[in-house]
Amino acid sequence: MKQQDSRGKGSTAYHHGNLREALVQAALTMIAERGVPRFAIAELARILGVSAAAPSRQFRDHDALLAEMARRGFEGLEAELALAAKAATGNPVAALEGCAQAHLAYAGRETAVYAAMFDQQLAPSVYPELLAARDAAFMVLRRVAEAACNLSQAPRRPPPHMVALHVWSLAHGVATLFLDKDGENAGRLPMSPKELLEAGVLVYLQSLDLPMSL
Amino acid sequence: MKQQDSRGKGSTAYHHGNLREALVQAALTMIAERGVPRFAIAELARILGVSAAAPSRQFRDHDALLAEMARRGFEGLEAELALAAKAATGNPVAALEGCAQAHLAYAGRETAVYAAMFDQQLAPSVYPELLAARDAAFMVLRRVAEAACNLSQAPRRPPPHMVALHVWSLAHGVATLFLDKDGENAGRLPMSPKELLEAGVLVYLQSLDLPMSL
DNA sequence: TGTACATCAGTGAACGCGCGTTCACTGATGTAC
DNA sequence: TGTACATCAGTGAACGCGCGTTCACTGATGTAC
Repeated sequence: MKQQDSRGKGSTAYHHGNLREALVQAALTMIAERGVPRFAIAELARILGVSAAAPSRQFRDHDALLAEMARRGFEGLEAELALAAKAATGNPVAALEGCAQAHLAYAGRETAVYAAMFDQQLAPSVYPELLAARDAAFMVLRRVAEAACNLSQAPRRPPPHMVALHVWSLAHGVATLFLDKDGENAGRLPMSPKELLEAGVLVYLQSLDLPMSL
Repeated sequence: MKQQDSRGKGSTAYHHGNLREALVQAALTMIAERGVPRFAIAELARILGVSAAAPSRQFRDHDALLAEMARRGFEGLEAELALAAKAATGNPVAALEGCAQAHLAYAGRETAVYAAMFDQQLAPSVYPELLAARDAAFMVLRRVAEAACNLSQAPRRPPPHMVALHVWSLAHGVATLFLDKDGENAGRLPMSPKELLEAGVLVYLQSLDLPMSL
């Protein structure tokens, strides 16, 4: 089933080689140019100089390829979040801020992948690996929230899962609303999306009454 | 140009009548069923028992129809927000909470329209009426935020525009992440999307140090 | 009130296009003995 | 080490389909006089 994955990770040839990898890359390029996670498998095949029937050996259909891209996207996001969390160990406010910023930065940098990750068309339950990758990325944020909540001096400590969901939602909301391709929406803001998110998380966290607030 | 709009609002006949209205309705039905704001104009024409060439007299292309749906969607959202704001006049916290909940409820009820409203494919600048409708809806929230900020007893008063953007972003984030068609994502939450958003706004507003906090 | 005319929403047949899918095939790679 | 065979990624030609677009047309509605 997954023999390709473990085989030639470094190889770049695809004519007789890792077509699977080439398909993912070509699809990413295509949706990066279009700004919409739509692509035709036949067009990818044409670009790669491969017959139209070839891709079906690698991916069952369009959605399967999209899911694979999304899965990798969540792995990438997880890595970024982990990095941000590590950089601010011991300072929960800074760590949550860092995660939120990492999320936004990732969405801005990897526009194509990010669009695939949160594409509404894709039913997550059909692709368990996708679901698992998403959960893994979220869990990084959740652990950071847990550390923060443990230090909270607020009268009633908020549940960490909820805090993580709020940060996740806010970051995603800002990203989808204001990180459009041409910056049209961002241009109409009184501040950058980055600053907007930073301020939002900061205001939110004030209520948690955490020590060392930056 | 827009004579149809002002003419037979109540009429339902379309064979010789308001095809424009029928197209919008049929498209809404279609994307409601599919959960994705994609539709083929040819298919709409077939459903309506009209020739494939007919729709082009009403809408230049697919995107123009999508934009019209989105525009109406923002008008609908504006109305809901205004209603929620009015219901809680004098109590800024309740008003902001009400707006956030109205936003979420609208997204949940009008799934198809909501998807059209925030479709990434649509360049807002190409459709000024769409942009205007969106701004009008946001302005309702902004005015509520303004009233709230005026009452804030926090050491440094937050800018109302920013507060409105935060609430807007959080509501949109929760809506897009957890209001998927089959409730798959919502089912994995420790609380309902409604409660999640309510708590999020509440925590956020605590920092603003407003009177009458529910 | 009636006639002549302009407008314009919708017709229906035709077109080229790109898509996904099929199917018997080929030929390189890997394995059994 | 060498031979025979199985596997399977990719071929290439063919297919049916639905899409968007065109174009001369028709016929109902509205308006000028």
